[in-house]
Amino acid sequence: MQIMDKKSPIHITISERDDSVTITQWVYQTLRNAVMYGEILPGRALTIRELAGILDVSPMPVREALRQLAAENALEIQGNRRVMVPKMTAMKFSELCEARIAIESHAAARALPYIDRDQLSQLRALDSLIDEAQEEKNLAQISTLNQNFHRALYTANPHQVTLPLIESLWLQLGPFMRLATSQLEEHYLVDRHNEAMTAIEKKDAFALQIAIAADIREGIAFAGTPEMLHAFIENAGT
Amino acid sequence: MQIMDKKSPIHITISERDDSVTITQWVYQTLRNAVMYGEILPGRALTIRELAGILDVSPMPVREALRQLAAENALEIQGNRRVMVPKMTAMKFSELCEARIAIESHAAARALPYIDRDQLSQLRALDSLIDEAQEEKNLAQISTLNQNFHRALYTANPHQVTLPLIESLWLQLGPFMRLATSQLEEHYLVDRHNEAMTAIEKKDAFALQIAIAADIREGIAFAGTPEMLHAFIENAGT
DNA sequence: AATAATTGTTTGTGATCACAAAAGTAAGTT
DNA sequence: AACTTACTTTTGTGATCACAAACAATTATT
Repeated sequence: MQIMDKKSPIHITISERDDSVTITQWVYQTLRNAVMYGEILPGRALTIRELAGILDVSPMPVREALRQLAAENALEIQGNRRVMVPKMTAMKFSELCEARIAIESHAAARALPYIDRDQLSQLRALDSLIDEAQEEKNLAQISTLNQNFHRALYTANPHQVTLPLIESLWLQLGPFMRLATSQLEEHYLVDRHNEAMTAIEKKDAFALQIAIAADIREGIAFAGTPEMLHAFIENAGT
Repeated sequence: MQIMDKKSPIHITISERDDSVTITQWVYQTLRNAVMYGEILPGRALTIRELAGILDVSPMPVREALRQLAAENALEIQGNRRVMVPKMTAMKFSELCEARIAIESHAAARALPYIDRDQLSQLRALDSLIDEAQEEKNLAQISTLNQNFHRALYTANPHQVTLPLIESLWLQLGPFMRLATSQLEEHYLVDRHNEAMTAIEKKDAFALQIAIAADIREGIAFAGTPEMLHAFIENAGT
């Protein structure tokens, strides 16, 4: 079997496969990361057999992973049964950001009563890690740690129901955030986590919501000016 | 092959299969409805082969449908790889309701600017249908129409991103709403849709959010007093 | 009789095959 | 040259099989 490259070649970062997880799970994580990091261009048709060839697995696990990612809105199944990373528009991007703000500020407020000393120190640790990464201007690291910070905050609520929804939004925004930030040379990022931390310590739900909303908004702004984002998003994947 | 009934027997309402949809899609819809209408008890282990036998299809489409439903949080895959309808707790139920209010009121406000004359009349039609169903005390009909009303409202926004998340929440609450309402004999339901309609006509986003939030809250209250819900939810599936 | 070891069964996972629909390609027509 | 038509290839879907892990039941052991 020869290498197929019907359209643009796909490069997917492949990590070590752990025998403790099923092949389907590994494929799922691999493809999820590929989507999240913008390694797959929006609109590029993904076929089961091609991915199976790239990942060196049988078509079956790929099939299952694709269906799962589609159910999480990370991929889109068209009427023709073609699977692809959904194309983005400026309006949709905006809606995703607003949805993030609405849901995450709600999740933060709902988690607040459950934050005890241990979780507070865990958040503090993540906060200082972010500060370090910021000095080193390590973009990928900042993004990852930022996500971890948010996740840690929301999961303090033991009766968690919003995190899967939030992760779905991250997954949909991910590729375009990464693509956009990779185009920039200078990054301005005000650290709103400190504000969030003090709000948490004071158990001030409203202040926490403000801080989270600001953090998300500036995380977007961090990806560029609205004009840049607009121009970039609409042209992604062409 | 004999009838299996390892535990409690499962009765799933089976609809006609349309040849224009794939078997997987049909199985997905059938199982989704079964979950939504509380036909599958929480905690009951679902096996691929058993469902395949019940639905008279091969295991493959069931496999895919189960994975998709699990990705939508309608089903839960345990560590043991066992699949089941997630068990509910009063706290989780409460979190789901609060999440509904937060997200749906946001979705409503975001949809408001896009509602034109056609959509308004469509909403009005649904509203009067609900009024009719309410006089006939047709519970199932009311629930379905109520969902259609909310869906119609949110989908007015052409850059829709929240509906899949909202549907996921409906799916998680569905079984317990149905189970709870089926226990009641008397139902009190104030129609908040009229309030929503006037808010829409006035393009008053804040009033609309209030109306939607109230509608959701009373839809829950409609399912019984908090004590009843609590007692019922915790015992469901035993 | 209670617990541990063993055997038999069921189950999810993954691989492979068959097939119809879709997409791509080449030849033929206007 | 633009479009249609016929043919070839590719692709998703679904069925079936093999296998190891999980589960259930039975037997053996203390």
